[in-house]
Amino acid sequence: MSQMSQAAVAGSEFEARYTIGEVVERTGLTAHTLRWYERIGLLDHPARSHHGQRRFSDADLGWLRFLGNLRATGMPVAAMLRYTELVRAGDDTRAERRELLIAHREEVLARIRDLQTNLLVLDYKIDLYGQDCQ
Amino acid sequence: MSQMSQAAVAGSEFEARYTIGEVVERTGLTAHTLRWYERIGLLDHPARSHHGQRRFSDADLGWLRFLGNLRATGMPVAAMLRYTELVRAGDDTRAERRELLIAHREEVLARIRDLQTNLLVLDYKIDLYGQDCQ
DNA sequence: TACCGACCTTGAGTGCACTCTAAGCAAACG
DNA sequence: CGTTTGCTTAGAGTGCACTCAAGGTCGGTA
Repeated sequence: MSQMSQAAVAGSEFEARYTIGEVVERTGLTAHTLRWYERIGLLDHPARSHHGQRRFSDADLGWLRFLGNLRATGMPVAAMLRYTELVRAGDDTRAERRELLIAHREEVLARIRDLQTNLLVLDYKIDLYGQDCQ
Repeated sequence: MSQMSQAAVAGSEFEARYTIGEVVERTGLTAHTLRWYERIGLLDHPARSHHGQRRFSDADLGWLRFLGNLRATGMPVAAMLRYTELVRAGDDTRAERRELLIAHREEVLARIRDLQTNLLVLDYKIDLYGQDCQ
């Protein structure tokens, strides 16, 4: 993502406005995780205040929310990193990004089917126990 | 489960017949995992050959397959252990077992909904990328 | 002025679920 | 008889995704 090459103009989505504590509140990610995500390259380095404190932008928040979606679908951090690197590399990588997301989408659908299949065994067992309780 | 208190009568489901390698093939679990499951108490100690090698029964296999179902639905090993202890404690715990499985079932359903919700964001992104490719 | 809270960093620690190592035994095989 | 294969154990190691400790700065507050 190229938001950090944009000047942090007041009122724009790139304006540095949020402290790390505020981002914790808005994303549910911990400060530890935010710093870790930055260190490993999942997140561009956010702006800093004059004494070195991070200031995140609306664009950063949006990106973190999207990362949260990916995490919630079980995407490993390594795959999230690959996706991030594609975004960073620019618009030429849209097709590759799409492919990566499609592949992951298939995995999520397979995961859902797997959960549903195994849930049937659970349902059977619950039913078995329920019969004797009646 | 009380299968180990049954005599290993030939032809019964408790007959010790399978080596650990055969169980690996039939369950997909590794020999390491099988020994670990035994050590932590998820699996009763299987019978042993005269030189100390494990011999598993059809009942053991069935139990391991059920554990595999639970794992596949994301049940933590600790919860599997609680369920195992209830089974070991006897028929009086059927209601508790049922409750544990029902609670887990709710978690699995919530997980599926969560995956589906987050998948919508992925779908939206894939669609966005797809529009530009046309 | 002293204290508190929110932040900073690097490197180490944690929880979870396995997974492997090293040294050994026994049966089968050539 | 030597080698190979499948197995044994206790304890350590691994991968993953965080999470924390320790020592620090700075602004706000009493």
